[in-house]
Order: sequence, then structure tokens, then C-alpha cells
Amino acid sequence: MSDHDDLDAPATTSIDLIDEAKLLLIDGHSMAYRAFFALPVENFATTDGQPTNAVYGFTSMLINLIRDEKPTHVFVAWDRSGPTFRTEQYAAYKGTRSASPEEFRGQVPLIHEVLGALNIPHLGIDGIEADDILATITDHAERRGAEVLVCSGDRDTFQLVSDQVTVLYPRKGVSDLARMTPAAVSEKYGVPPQRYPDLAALVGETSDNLPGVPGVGPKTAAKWITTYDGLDNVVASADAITGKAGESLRTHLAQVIMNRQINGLLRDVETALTLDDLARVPIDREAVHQVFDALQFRVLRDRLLQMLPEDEAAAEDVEDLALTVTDLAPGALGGWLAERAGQELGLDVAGKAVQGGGDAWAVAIADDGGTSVAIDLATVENADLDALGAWLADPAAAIAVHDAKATSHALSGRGLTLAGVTLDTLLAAYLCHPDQRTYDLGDLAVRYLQRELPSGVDAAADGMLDIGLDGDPFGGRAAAARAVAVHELAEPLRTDLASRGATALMGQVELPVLATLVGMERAGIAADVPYFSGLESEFDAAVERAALGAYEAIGHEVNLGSPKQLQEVLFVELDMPKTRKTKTGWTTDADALADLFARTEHPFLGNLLAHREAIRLRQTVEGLLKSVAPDGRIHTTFQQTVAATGRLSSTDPNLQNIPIRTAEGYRIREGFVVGEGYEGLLTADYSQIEMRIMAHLSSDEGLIDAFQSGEDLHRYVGSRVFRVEPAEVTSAMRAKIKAMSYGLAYGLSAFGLSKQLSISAGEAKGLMDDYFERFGGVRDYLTGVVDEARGEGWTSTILGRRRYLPDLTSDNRQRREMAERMALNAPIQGSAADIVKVAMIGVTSELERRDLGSRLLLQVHDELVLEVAPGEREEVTELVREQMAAAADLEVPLDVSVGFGRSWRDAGH
DNA sequence: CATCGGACGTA
DNA sequence: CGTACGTCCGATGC
Repeated sequence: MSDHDDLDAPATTSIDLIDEAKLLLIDGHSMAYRAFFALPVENFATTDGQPTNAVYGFTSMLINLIRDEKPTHVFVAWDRSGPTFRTEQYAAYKGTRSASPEEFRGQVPLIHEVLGALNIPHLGIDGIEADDILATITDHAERRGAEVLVCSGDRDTFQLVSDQVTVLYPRKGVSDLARMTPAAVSEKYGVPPQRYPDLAALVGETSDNLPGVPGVGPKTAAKWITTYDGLDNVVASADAITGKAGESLRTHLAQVIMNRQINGLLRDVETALTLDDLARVPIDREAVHQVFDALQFRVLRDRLLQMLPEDEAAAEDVEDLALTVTDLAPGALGGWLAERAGQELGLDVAGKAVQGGGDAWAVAIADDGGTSVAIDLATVENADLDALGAWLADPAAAIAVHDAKATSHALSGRGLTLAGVTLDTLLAAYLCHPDQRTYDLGDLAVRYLQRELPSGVDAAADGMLDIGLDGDPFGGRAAAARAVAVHELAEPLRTDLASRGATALMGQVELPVLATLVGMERAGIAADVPYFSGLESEFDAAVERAALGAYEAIGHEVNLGSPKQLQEVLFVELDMPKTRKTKTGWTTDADALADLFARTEHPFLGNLLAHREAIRLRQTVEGLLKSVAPDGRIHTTFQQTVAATGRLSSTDPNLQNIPIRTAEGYRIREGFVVGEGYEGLLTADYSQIEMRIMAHLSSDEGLIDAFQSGEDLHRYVGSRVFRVEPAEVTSAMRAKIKAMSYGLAYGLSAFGLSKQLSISAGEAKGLMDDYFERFGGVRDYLTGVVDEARGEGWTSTILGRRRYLPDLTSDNRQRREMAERMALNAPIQGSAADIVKVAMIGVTSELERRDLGSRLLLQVHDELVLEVAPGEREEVTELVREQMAAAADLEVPLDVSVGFGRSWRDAGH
């Protein structure tokens, strides 16, 4: 291909065949407009309210096309506003089109930015429509032997279709594209592509406001065009055509002729573009990150980066660094490490993380010089293994690693202990961006280093820390690449942590608690399998009973687990009053069913509710039984980087949502028992920690007094609000106060309070006013916390853990108010999380210091569960009380209650 | 086969 | 129109 062959150069000059070329030509306006209507605008907007649905749909379509079609050249043509040669010819052209909505027009410049970042040429020409530009390029490329894909929602482009040219025409939305080949056009319209404009001229095109011949549809038009061999001959023979249609044609001949003039696409538009200009070039990565960050297109960015061929990877690639993997002579590891004493080294382990003991097959270590060593654990010499083990277990050896918890589990499978972690890049990323969902190492490399990991390295499967690259069976090379990335990330992440005031949180809280979590996950909690099995059959029978009762009540069977079928039964068959609306109908949740039951007393409802409860309990027990490990214990995974407020969460199985409220559910706790060799389970929980934090943060004298008085909190607050003696606070009053106190920490409104307590809006409002009158400090605090967060951009906990809430300044009321409730709750929930974490660290270290055999097993937000070694009950009870109470210095005391027993149920209180 | 929404368990 | 989670299931769309 020559360097400069202008598109408008005479096509008769020597034509180089470029039959390897495949062009993707897109009508930008038409596809963006389709995307705008295909995707609901309310679901696509940046946090500051900029709509992005058209940008998203267009970009998504573009990425898919590039991925699936692998074009060698890509180009986007735009319409310009203003008159075109067609409107000059026919003033009403496209006259029926309403002006595009403001929300759409604002997105076109954003699409330009995306195309700029992707280095995709795009162009609009005054007075010319996008399809004419596309037709010109198509014509030229076709003559040079190239294959062309034209993506447009305008049917006029069908005239371009040939053996080499396919039009991709959106069927619905922008992802479902019909491939209009010559055969497809002929089949659909009964004429070959080059005659499609003939047909359109007769039939008319509503979207262009071109009227056709009344009474002539595609069938008649195709018949004429075929019979008379083209529109010219149809026109010439108009007098010979009989019938109503012929008559109609004769009266509309002028319109038909003009239609044909207008719908023919230009093929000789002058542009300065050459085919070479359209050839794909590597994207501008920096710009892509900037633009996609600004548009908040995380998933799309991942899809884009994933699709790019490796040869587009930046020259300065982690892969290159990883290639400097040093082959150490057997026995040399100890020396290599000794030479690097004092350096913080990057670590990565290829292996599998299992809480009870995983497996590791390769270890890689990266140093300050950008080189790394990889150790194959299957073939490693004893001397090297010893050196490795000593280094890993040395608390003084500084190690940076991504996901130290999983790494510890993998290493433990080989009997190795990980001790000296000075930075976990996963935790660091979480502290810096607590609202993100995932923190893949590859993403961090992109974000902080502007680099990509070699492909395959970051595609870790479930529970797998690494997978081997091609020709890298033991995973050492992949691990080396990751170790280098981790090592390089240490500095920028530390800087970021410091700038966010999170350095101490990392060093004093998250890293130490991580070590505690490793022990808790490894320990697990003993399960009484026969008990669970018995419970399972019992719940199973209850499910059966309730189902039969429900079927009997309505005279037929129904899937009780299907909200859709339930709606049919309740609201159609039984004609019950409608409940609250959901997106898909009317709710059938427990509250609504209980309400319906109260009103109708229909036996179906009672059985349905009983079925719901029983099936859920059975499910819970089944799940627990499935997760009992060979050691007879259940090892949950505590997620340390999931909850935006700083809490832990528990998965696989979730041991933080084991039932406690209902008597039946509570029985499940009896299956969590003390393990062999231990004396019992001890539970310790903070009472009313969130309200205590509220008292502390608000410095409200009344609330602080409440906690110092020793009086029951809600009774005390109730006596103030209702202006009665504490003894005169009725249980109804107390319940209202309790609901309100806790609701305040969640951003509860008077409306919400009235609904929850089933009282009038007026009464709820009065209750809140009275509350705030007596506890003005609370009100001041709550308004202050939102104001401050709006100004700063984030909320803070007592340990400085931030939550970023950009939506506080959103124009969208719903988003803004949601952010305000988050701002109210985050400091309270987050401070509680901080305190419990500090307590866990204190308990663990004190148990260790005193060389006790008791151990921490679970954390349930404000509760700790320990397994107590024989003879340690008293000491551990004291120790736990002390450590938990001392975890924070608040203006109110932290009250801890402790229980002890053989099962979690017995230990509860 | 993957994803979404409803429902519901915990704090 | 009260926060934070995880899990299950049926329905839906690829």
C-alpha cells in the first residue's frame, strides 16, 4: 500500500490490491442515537450527573465490533448540523425528525473524546452527510480489493452492499446487528442491493420524510423493478402500468424521481484522508484511562484492555521486567536474600488459597533492582527451602505482597509461615478506594504504574492465586511478573495512603487484623454434623407440611418460591388487596404477607409464611453441612476489602448471618460447638456500640449522661423525650425510641419512621422534633457530618478511615439523598468496625503474649467468638473484656457482655 | 450459561 | 422515603 493514496484520487490510476484489509466504517450519529434510545438514560450517568448512555452504548458496540471483526482500518463519520445538498434540493428532507434531546447532544463530544483516546479517525463535513463520506470511502476501498463493513442505522447504505461490502444494520439497540449481505438484502426486499434505492424511492422513507407512492409497498415496488429492469424503466413505462397502483405512480412520478436523486449516496466526497490514515494504530493508554475514568466506565475499560492484542502492550511493560528472572544456582537463595537484607522485597506466590491449608507451587521475589527470582517448590533444594522459610517467617524481613491473607493460606500448605508483611497492595488499594468492588493487581498496575501485566497473569481463577503462563508450567514466570508489579506498586500506594491519611490505619489496624484473620479462617469453628443433619430433616418436614397446607388452601399446587406465581394466586385468583409495588409487580415479602394475613386471615398465607421460614432454615443448614471441612470444622472467609464502611464480611459460608431472632432459627446456633481439646465457646459483644459512638461523636450531653447513668438506654432517652420518669416509660414508648435512635444512624426520615412504626407522619415528625429538642447535640452532629462531607468529599471514622461520597453534590436528588444517608451512617458503622478490629488485635496479641491456648474464631460486627482452652475460661473472659473495653477511648464507656457454653447458642446471651 | 431482581438472614 | 453485607431462587436474555 502506498503512503499517500488520496481517497479522491482518480480510481483509474494503478490500484494496489489491499485484499488483506478489512475496513470498519461507522455512521457515528446514527449509531450513537440508537444507543441513546436503547439504554435507559437514568441508568447511565456519571456521579456528577452527566448522562452517558449513548457514549456507553456506542463505545460498547465499537469494542465488540473491533473484538469480533478484527478490522485493520476503522473510521467514524459524523453528520454536521446545518443544511446539506439534500435539504437544498428538498426542503422537507428529514423534516419530521424532532430536534435531538439536549441529553443526547451533550454526549457527542464525549464520544469524540473516546474515539480520540482510541486513536480512531473520525470526521464530519459541512453540507455532507455521514453516509456520503462512508460511501466514498467504501467505494474506494472496494475497488482496491478490501473488505468493508459499514455500520449504520440508515437503510440508504444498503445500496453499498456487494460481495465485498456488508452493512451492519441495528435490529434493536446497538448490540444486535443484522449482517446485510447481497443475499440478505435480496431476500428481505426482493431486489439486489444496487436497486435498493429504486425500491426506497417508490416505497418512500418515513424517517427521511420522503413520501412514497401511496398504495405501493415493497412487494409491488420489487415486482415493478424486476419486471421493467430498474426504476428508470419503471418511470419510462409508467403509462403502461395498469390498475390503481399504476395510476398512483403516475400522479407521484415527480416525487419518485426526486426521491431517487436524494437517496443516492455520494461517492466522490473530497476529503484529505487516505486509507493509511484509517489503519488501526495502538490506543493512547493514558488517554483511555483518563477518559474512561471520567466517564466511570470500569467494565468497558476492562473489556477494551482485555481485547487488545498483546503487541499493543506498551513498550514499558511489566512483562519485560519479569523477563529478567534470575536463575539462581541451587543453594544460592540464602545468599541472594542476605544481599538484600533491609530492602522491602516484592512477593508473589502461585498456588491455591484454602483456609484450612492451601497449596503453593511457586514463589517469586522481586528486589529494588527490578529483577526477581522464581522458586519452583516442587523441585527446590532443601537449603533453598530453608532459606525461603526463614525469610518468610522473619518478622523483620520487609515484604510487600498483594493479598497477604490468601498468600498465607497458600504458603501454609507447604508448612511456610508469612510474617513480615509491611505492605499489602490489596489492602492499600481498599483503603484508598473503599467503594471499589475489586482490586486486581492488574488494575492497580494500570492505575498506578500505567502498565499492563502480561496477559494471563491476572486471570486468577476462584481461589487460585496464579495460573501458569504458556511454557511456564510451575507458574514461576507469572509469579515473577506479579512480584515485580507488587514491588513497584509499594511506593505509589504508600504515597497515596499518606495523602489520604491512612498510613496508620494500614500499619496499626488492617495489617495486624489480617494476621488475626488468617488464624481465624484457619481455625474454623467445629460443627455438630449429626445435629445439623437432624435439624435438616426436621426443617425438611416442616417445608413439606407447609407446602401441603398451602396447596390445600387454594386447591392446587403452585411454586411457592416463585414471586411471579404467588402474585397470580394472591392478586388474581384470591383477589386480595394489592401490596406495595415492585419493578415487576407487587411485593410478596414477609411484611406484606403478614399484613394480608391480618386482613384476610386466608390460611394460604399462614402456610406460605411458614414455608418461607422453613425453606430458608433448611437452606441455611444444608449450606452449612456442605461447607464442613474434613477436619469437622467450618472455615469461612472473612472479606477485608469489600465493605465500604470498613466492616468485615463473611463468605463461603457467611457466618455473620446465622439466625438468632426467631426461636427456630436460633436452634441452628446449637450446631456450632466447641472443638475437641477445648473447654467451651465464649462470645463477647459490645452493647449498643453504635449509639455509644453516636454519643461520642456528637458530644451530646444527654446521650453521654444516658450511658453514664447505667439506666437502660432506650428507657432513659424515652423518659427525656416523653418527659416522664424512666419507670413510667411504657414498652411501646421504648420501642418507638429504640427504632428512632437506631434509625437516626441510618439517615431515617420522619416518613420512614412513620412507616416503620405504623404511626402517622405527623406523629413521627413530632417524635423526631421532641427527640432533637432534648438531644440537640445529636441533631447538630448529624447535619454537621453531612455538611462536612460535602465540603471535604468524604466522611471519616474515629481512626480516620474515609469514605468518599462524590454524590453529595449530585444534581440527581435520589443519588444525593442516598449519599447523605451514607454520610450519616459511614462514620458510625465505620468507627464501630475500627473499634472491633482494634479489639481483635488486642485479644489476639494478649492471648499470644500470655501464651494461652484459647483462640479467636469469629467476628460478627460487634461480637467476637472464641474457643477457650481448658482452664483458661476465667482469664480469657477477663482478657477479652479488658481488650474490648480498651479498644477505644470514647466519652462513654464501652460495655461488653460475655457468655460461655458448649455451643454458640449456649454461649449467647 | 450468565446476570438480574426479589426475598431474607445478620449487624 | 433507613445503613452495611451474602446467598438463594426464579426469571430473563445471550
